[in-house]
Amino acid sequence: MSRTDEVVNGIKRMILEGTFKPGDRLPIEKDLAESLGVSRGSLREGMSALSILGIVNIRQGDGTYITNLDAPQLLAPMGFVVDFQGQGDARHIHTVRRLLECEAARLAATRITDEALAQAGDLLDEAARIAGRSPQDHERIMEIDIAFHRIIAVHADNPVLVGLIEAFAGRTLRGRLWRSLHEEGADRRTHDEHVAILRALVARDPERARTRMANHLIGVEESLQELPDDTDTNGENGGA
Amino acid sequence: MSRTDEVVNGIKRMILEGTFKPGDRLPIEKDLAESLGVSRGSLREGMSALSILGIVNIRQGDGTYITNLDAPQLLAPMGFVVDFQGQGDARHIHTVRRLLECEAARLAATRITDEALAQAGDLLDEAARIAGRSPQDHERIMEIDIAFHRIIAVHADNPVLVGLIEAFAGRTLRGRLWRSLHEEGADRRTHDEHVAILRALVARDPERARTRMANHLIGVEESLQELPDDTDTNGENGGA
DNA sequence: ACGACCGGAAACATCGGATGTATGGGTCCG
DNA sequence: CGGACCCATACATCCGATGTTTCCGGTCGT
Repeated sequence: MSRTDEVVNGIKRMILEGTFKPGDRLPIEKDLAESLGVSRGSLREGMSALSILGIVNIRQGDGTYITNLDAPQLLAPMGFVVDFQGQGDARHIHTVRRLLECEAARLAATRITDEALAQAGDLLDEAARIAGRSPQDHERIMEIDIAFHRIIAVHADNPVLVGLIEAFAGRTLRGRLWRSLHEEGADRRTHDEHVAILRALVARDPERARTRMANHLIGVEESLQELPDDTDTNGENGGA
Repeated sequence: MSRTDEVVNGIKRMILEGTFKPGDRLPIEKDLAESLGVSRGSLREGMSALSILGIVNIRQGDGTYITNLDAPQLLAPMGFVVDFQGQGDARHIHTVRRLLECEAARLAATRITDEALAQAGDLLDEAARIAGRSPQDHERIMEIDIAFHRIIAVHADNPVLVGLIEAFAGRTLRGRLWRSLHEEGADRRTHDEHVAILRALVARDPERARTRMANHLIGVEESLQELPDDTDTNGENGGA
């Protein structure tokens, strides 16, 4: 194991053991390197990796701090997986995304607050207004879409789920999806599906919310590629 | 943006743009540093991070290579999230794990090969044999458990799903779970649940497999909740 | 001709130091 | 009392030197 790995694992272990807690300031590079038995260069290589992983926050002129270590931040680096894997074949990525967001919608139905429902409604209203104007602000439409899905994810009350959804519904993938969707002029259908999801949430009906979300994302997947695939709707159809 | 971030993003971009492909050997540190306009030290900090992220593979005396960039490898660094988040409250983690593994079981039911079913059967047979002996090899039992779940995950034929499951069913979380389960003597119930899952897979019945897996993991979660967490009283003396 | 052994080149690993730069806090002055 | 300034601190970056590992090709013996 290289010195760099020793640094990374050493800091990780110290965090897990409680030596360092979120928000703590780490010893200065010189001391930390000495206590780990490595040179400053090797220490910096390790700390750099920890910084990229979202575990520590390095501030020049100040010091190095442990982040809050919440799931969304730690899962953010995973975005590259989506960026790369999604290049040739977004099917697998989107299958997972659908799974995650359907569950989020189901959970959110019974947990979402009235304020959040109002916010989501406002977002959809704004989207409807933009859709009516002539020079449609696609950028803003995309932001609204992301915000709408985010509200649902957050109110599933599971930070891990939120982190995964954020990573898997990142701007890159969204951008690709929206490009193809807009060319088909499918904005209207997408908006109607969002409204349907919101109605299910307002009704506090988990299975309905889940089904609406599944329907929405399957629609997106079909627009993305005409491959029939094996997307059989998770078997969530409430009836048969 | 720091030089290190420039290196990380630069390499990522070059990969996404096709400048470097999986398996490619990168230029030597000196040249790469020069082309990116940074010193060797800064370059190494960035490459170290990329190595931790599983994007490149650095081999001393040889060179630096782009990894195959498959999802399981890129998702592996996420294991720390599980290790840390699961410390105080494994509920959120396990909710996601259950979601992922249920879907994997459902998908695997229609895709798993006869060979894989035979392997899974052999694993469960071995577990049954170990359970019958007096000095139960808990370590091996745990390995079998992981292998069993892995076979199912792999045959869901979705590398992204596999990567997530591998990360979320890591050894650390498993270890905690198994410690509590063994103390309850719940091995038998766990084994029976595994057998039930396997039967559903043999029957190629997706919903049955999904339900069996859900039942299995819910049982595990309930066992977990009953424990007051880390007040383990260190009672691992052989006498119990 | 074939294979084992050996040596050197290549490339990463690690170290130590020197210098630049941003931050935060204490201090001094108005 | 408040704002501007100064400086110690800590990270950022670079450089050069040396160690270690791997690969490859040449050489020698059979």
